[in-house]
Amino acid sequence: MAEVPDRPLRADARRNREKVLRAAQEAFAEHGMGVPLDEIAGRAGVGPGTVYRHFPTKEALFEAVVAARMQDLITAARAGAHAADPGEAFFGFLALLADEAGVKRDLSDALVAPPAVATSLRTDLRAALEVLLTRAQQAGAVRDGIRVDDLFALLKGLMAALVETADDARDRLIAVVVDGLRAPR
Amino acid sequence: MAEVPDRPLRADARRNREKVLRAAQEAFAEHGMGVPLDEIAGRAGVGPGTVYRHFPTKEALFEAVVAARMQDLITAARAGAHAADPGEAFFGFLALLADEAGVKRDLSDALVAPPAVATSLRTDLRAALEVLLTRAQQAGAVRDGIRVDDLFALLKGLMAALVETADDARDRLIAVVVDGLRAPR
DNA sequence: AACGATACGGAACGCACGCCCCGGTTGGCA
DNA sequence: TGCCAACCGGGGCGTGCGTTCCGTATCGTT
Repeated sequence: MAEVPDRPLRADARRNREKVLRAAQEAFAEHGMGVPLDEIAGRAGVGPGTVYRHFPTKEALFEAVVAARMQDLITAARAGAHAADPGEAFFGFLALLADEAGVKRDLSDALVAPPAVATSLRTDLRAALEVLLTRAQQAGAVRDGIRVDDLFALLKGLMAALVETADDARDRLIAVVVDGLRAPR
Repeated sequence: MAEVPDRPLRADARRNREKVLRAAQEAFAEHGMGVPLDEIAGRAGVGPGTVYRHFPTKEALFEAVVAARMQDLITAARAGAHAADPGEAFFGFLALLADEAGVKRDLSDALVAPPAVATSLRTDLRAALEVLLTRAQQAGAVRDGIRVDDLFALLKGLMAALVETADDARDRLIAVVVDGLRAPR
């Protein structure tokens, strides 16, 4: 996915690319995908033109920033695919996701964004989540009837709820959703 | 809130005002507050200038559209304030809200919008919700520890989750949140 | 040291949108 | 019917933002 250039980048180009990525990471995390690109360029101490030399579009930059974190989530989800306690694995993943989302707006934007953004990443995450969910359901830890798409919608909502919410309230909100997902007694 | 003009409106003005309101209602319900004002004007068969003759700002138009529905919610919430079964009243209100929100984007936008929008309506809704929530908690139908602000955040999230979600999935999502709100055990 | 390729910066463009203005039109009253 | 105020329409302004262009600076090689 990440193309390796035919010839190595010039030293300053490589440096600037890094600066842009770092600045974008901060800016996206704080304000979501809505940040003006000029602000990102400004934080990086670079002109807008330079940003576009490295990333063809704002969306591409966003994906580049989110990709790593998204990949981490996917890895975490896959890691739980064979856990001894499927319920724990499932809810542990939820907690992880919620933790990230509470502070980083970019991640929640990545899930809420139009389907064209980060498509392959979302597909992978979906697949990994499906395993987690199915196993948790078979183990009786999560109620039946819930589908992966339901889960995505739920996560989308949870993200929206967590954005700009006080830390102490976050745990309560997460608890509500988690307990709602548990199999009825 | 809605000023009654010193002198009655001219016939065509009155007619156009109605047309604008109807068009705005449709447009806001479909696409949320993000619709271009020109589109609303277009649907109403009217120029943008005419819209601004009747509503000083786009926000004002939005509030005018949402006010009625919001008022209904507030009324419904207040109606449940003395219900025999506080739990039923609380969850019934939630169902009502979710029903509206699933189809009408405007309502959810009204809750998610910056606090400056529809402030007094939100304050009233908040107050009415507080009664519902507290009584439901005292009756043991809703878990303790949940605050009104938590509820608002939760509703905000639920709205986000319900937007652009298939009808059959909606019930499942609502069920998750509702069961999560129920008192444990 | 010098030259060509590479990359930089920021001014400028196009577009979308909220909002305003003004020449023309229409409704209601005498 | 004729007049005046009220009202309409849409062109236009200002702004913010994504994206592009190009003259200039910098790198890396000979």
